[in-house]
Parts: sequence; structure tokens; C-alpha cells
Amino acid sequence: MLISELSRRSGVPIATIKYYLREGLLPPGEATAATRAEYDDLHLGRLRLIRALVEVGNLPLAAIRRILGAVDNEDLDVHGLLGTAQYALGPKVDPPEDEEWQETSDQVDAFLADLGWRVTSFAPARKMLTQALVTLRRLGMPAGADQLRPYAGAAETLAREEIGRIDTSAPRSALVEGVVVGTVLYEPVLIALCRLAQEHQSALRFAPPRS
Amino acid sequence: MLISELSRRSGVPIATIKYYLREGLLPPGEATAATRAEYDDLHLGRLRLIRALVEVGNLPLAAIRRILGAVDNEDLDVHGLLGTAQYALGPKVDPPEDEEWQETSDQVDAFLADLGWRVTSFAPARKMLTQALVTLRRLGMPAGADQLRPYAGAAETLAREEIGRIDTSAPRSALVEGVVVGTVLYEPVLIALCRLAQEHQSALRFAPPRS
DNA sequence: AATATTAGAGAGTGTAGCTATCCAGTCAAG
DNA sequence: CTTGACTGGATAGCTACACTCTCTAATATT
Repeated sequence: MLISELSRRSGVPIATIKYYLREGLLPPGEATAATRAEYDDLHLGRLRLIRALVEVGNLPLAAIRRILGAVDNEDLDVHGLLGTAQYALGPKVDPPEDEEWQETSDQVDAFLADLGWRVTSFAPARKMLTQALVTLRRLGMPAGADQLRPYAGAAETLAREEIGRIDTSAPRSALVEGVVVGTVLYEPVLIALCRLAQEHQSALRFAPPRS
Repeated sequence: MLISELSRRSGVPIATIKYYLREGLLPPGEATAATRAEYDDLHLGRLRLIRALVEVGNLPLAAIRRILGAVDNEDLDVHGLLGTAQYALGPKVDPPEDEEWQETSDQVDAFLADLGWRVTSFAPARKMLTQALVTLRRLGMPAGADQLRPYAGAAETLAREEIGRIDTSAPRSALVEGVVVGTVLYEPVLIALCRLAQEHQSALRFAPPRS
């Protein structure tokens, strides 16, 4: 398949495909002549994956490149892949290591230890959580373990579900893609449902009942 | 307080504060002379709120402007405010209304109707959910009502919690700020906890037990 | 009087993600 | 064998965003 067909079948403009090739997100096609190259279904799948991560996951291309690198790294197991995917997602901020931050960070550590969760000390989600809590407190909102617990409970239930859904007997290529897609694309699903649920609950409490 | 003190107390550079003033995110200070203006604690609070929405919520300034407009609109009730906040958050994509999209959109409607959730037909989270599902399916992942249900259950529990936490006896200014902050800033908390839970579950299943 | 600071406005910066234009080489149709 | 559409590859340009810098005239502090 030539680039025009790849473009037609994926819905991605040729210029953008060329850009992804330049950026190393998409492996080059097999050159058959100086101005000719063949692409196959693997390219098509990869392209669809990239677009999914861009459009739904809102990931910057640099993060996608890291994730794809992990997908292509045969030496990485599922757990390692998941770590890489999460690391690529993680917040890009490195906050000031002041006292307020340190204190909250310690509380996060204590909270996770209390839950018995096994997470690495450098997991970006730790920073993400710490930053959110610091900010909430600075705004005068309550943000202690009591507020966190229901969220942690929900998170644990869903994580068990997701990890349980992984079919380890599938071929590696399908497996890793499933893990990445699941990690990145189920987040918007959860967020969307949370917002819808919030609107519903708000309607129940604050809006006049339907006529 | 002069702009330099506002800057010092908020940690936001003077140039950035001026930029926010120009962009209408921050109301102008009270001018005491041609080159002098006084700012007060309201400005400081507003500035902190803006930074929270930027840094933790990752909202574009245009969305923040809309949210602040809703906060300042005395005619808006809590339910309306929440709607505005969610609308400002919503995805910026307007997807191609092709057959695949329409079909999934109908399934989303059916799913929400089945849950008995009262949400407006134009809620941006509907689009967000539809897009995520379309994308998941295009990648060959299962994304039907069975997969959605656990997420919906968790979302409902958390939403009830959040809406229940709102103290309607508080003064309006505190109330609306609480709603906005809760809506926007608890999302990162949930996401972070989901990722941490996922890492933990993945470790339980795939990683060798701790020595 | 000398120095620093201020408000306000415009222009400039850097990053991200494309998009447009060129060019020489290639292919299929007539 | 010519014509015209298309190709890979390289380069430059574009738009949006969130600042950041520079300038000016007016003020304040010492």
C-alpha cells in the first residue's frame, strides 16, 4: 500500500503521516524505489493507535514516542510496559520541593502504605496526587485521608477489573497494545462517566424535578 | 497591596499577572494614580484559583475565563454553575457525524437512560464518552455496556459523595468556588489514584513478590 | 535629586502539532 | 514515448497558546 492509500484508509492527511514518519512515530515503509515505499497493515494499526492516543488520550507526541518504544521493546514484560505507559502519561511539572510539598508528600506515602499498595517510589502518579492535594489545601479545601478513601476504593475496584481483563495468553503484540490502550483510553471513559454522574446527582439535589 | 506584593504573595511573576489582567482573568485593581493600583485579598484568591486551574486542571485560559464568568454571575445557581464548569472542561473536538459515531452515540444514550441518569442532551461528557468508545472499538477493544457498568457504578458513588459534600449554607462566593474546585481538582486525584491502584494490581499479578 | 517601581500596551519568545511547497524520481494511460 | 498524476524526502511556514520582555510616562522612596 502506498502512502495515499494509508492516508485514505486511516483518515490521516498525507502531510501528517509524513510528519509522523519524520518524528519516528511510524516506522518507514519498505522502499521499492527512490520515490516509492510500501506500507502494510502494521503501519495502519500503528497509525490508528497514534491517533487514538492523540485524540482521546491527549498525549503529546513525545509521550507517544516513548510508549511506542516500550511496545516495541521485546524485553519488557507487561508490568514494565504499564510502568512505562504511566511514566509517559505523568505530569510534566516538577514542583518546588518546599516544606508544604514535602509534608503532603509524606502524607501520600503514609496513605498508600496504609492501603498496602505496592507502588514504586518514583511513580509519577505520586507527584500528581501530591500536587493536587497541595493545591486543594492552598485553596482551603479539605483534602485528607478521609476525603481520599472513597476515591481509593473506587480506584482499586476498577484497577482489579482492568488488570483482570488482560489476557496473558494472547500474542505479545496484541497483549501490549491492549495494556496501553486500556491504560490510556479508559481514563477518559471514567472521567466522562464521573461528569455525567455528577450532573445527574446535581440535578437530583438542586434542579427542579422534571415536569 | 501593589502588584509586586501580589506577585510575591502568590508566587506568580508580575509579567504574568499583567497578562492575566489584560486577558480579563483578573479584575483590575483600584487605580489610585496614573501608575498605581491597589489589589486586595480577593485578587489574591482569584489568582490562586487561576493557578490551580492552570497547573492542576490543565485548563486553557479561555476555559478558565468562562468558568470565572460563571462564578461571578450571581444569577447562576449551583446546578447551572456546575454545568458551565463542565462545559468549559469538555473536549474541544467535534467529531465527524458518520454512521459509526451515530451508532455509538445512540448506545451511549441508551446506556444513560438505562442507568436512569438525568443529563442534558448537549452535555460535553456525552461526546467525550462516545469518542472514547468509538476509538476503543476501532482498535478492536471490547467497549460495550458490560465494560462500562463498573465505571458507571464507581462514578455514581463518587458523584453522590461530592455533591453531598457541598454545603449549601455557605456564602455564595465560597460555595461556587468549592463547586468549581471540587469539579476540576478532584479529577486529577481520582486519575492519580487509579494509576497507583493499577500499578499495585499489576504488581500483584505480574511482578515477582517482594523478597 | 537620584533611584526604583508602577500601569499599561505592544512586540517578541518558545513549544507543539501540524500544513504547504518544492524537487527529482516514478508510474500508468494513451 | 510523452504527459500528467503521484511519490518520498526535505524545508519552511502556520496557528494557537501561555507567557515574557521592552518601552514609556508617571509616581514613590530615600
